Amino acid sequence: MVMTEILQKDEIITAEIVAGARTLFEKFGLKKTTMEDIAREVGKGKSSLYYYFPSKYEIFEAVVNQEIGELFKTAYKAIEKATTAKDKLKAYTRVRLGKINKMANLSQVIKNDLMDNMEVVLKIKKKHAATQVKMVKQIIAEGVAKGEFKKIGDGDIDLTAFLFTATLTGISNPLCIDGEFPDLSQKVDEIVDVMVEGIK
Amino acid sequence: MVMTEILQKDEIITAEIVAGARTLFEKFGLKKTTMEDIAREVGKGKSSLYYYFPSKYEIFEAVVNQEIGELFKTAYKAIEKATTAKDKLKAYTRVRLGKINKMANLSQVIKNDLMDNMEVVLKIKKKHAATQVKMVKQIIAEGVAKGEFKKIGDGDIDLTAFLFTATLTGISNPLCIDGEFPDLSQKVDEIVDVMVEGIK
DNA sequence: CATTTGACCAATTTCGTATTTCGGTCCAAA
DNA sequence: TTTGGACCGAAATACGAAATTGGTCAAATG
Repeated sequence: MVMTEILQKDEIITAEIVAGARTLFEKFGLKKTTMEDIAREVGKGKSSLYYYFPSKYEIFEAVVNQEIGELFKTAYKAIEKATTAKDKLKAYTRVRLGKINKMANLSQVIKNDLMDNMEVVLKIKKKHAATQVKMVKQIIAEGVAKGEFKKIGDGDIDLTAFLFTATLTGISNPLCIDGEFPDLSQKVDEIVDVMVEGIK
Repeated sequence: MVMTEILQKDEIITAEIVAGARTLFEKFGLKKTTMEDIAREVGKGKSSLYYYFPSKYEIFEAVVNQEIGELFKTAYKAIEKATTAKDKLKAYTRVRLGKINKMANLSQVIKNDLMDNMEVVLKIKKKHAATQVKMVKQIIAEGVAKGEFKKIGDGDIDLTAFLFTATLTGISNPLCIDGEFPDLSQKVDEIVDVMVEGIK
């Protein structure tokens, strides 16, 4: 069975263009990758690209959508395997935290353009994020000490306070804190425990 | 009682400089505000500023720290008034969500420099954030339908799914989703209910 | 008919350079 | 102790010329 029997020829070429563009975007970023670069990568003339895509931005979008599409596909499979809703949430969380790293290459290059300016802002935010976590942590610790809150899991108040703060930061500001929490992907069960209990 | 009996003169002038700088930073941003602008604003020569601050960056830091200091002060007062840990968390959340808007002026100008580039990334992130919320929402809805999860509050699954996603986004990426959730500050009790239950 | 290409265009980017501005220093003056 | 004017080196800016780039189009290819 030949490829062309399953996929249209233009679908194949489209995929080739997206793959080639993806390689170059990861290496050099969106801005520094020219249409001629992409054309050369896939062994065609520049004009040919416009037969398959209306603009450079569309190619970029296709690359990102493919990348995220894979993320969703993986997540969907993992969710299907899980039986309980809690396990489904865990599966989703695990995929998302895991894949994030694999998407880092692409994201990183895009982000690098921003980081130069962002540096200052993030530095300040980071400094005060620690203070916020401490505040929340103390409140929770008091609550636990008074028996007002019951500990779950291994009762990692640090993690709970971090999640609480991260949520607040995440919902209130496009420039959120850095996710430099140790071994985050190792703590999926714990994270989901904390968050899921809110639904019970 | 005169001011100088409580505050040192240089403390007053320092405060004046910070206040003047704050005004200009809010109006024109960090970059476009020159040391001479600040000096003119407080009615002094440029060199005088260096008698109170070692550099422009230190002035900026003082402005931001003062701004955040006020946030913490307000939060602290609110927390003191509350009796239960849950109410303390609610107070903290309320202050934080409320003050964020007041800090918007300063943040906005700083962010504007980034937004030009960020636009593209955020646009894409936003698009897929909706998909993620839907996925999580469905999982939760299933869990609730099966009796696996119990609803709390008015059982707003939308909100719960949003928070879950926001938390994941917040902890895993410095470029998090936009906080365009309606009437967020009106839902403090609900938000804290959802998040606090994770500690019980 | 489906696909490719090279010439071509307008707009943007880059570049080189002259000039200005800005953050920061120093010292005399008050 | 505090201020302001002269001054410095580095960085930002201005700006016109030249090169690039995203995108178009009609002709060519098969």
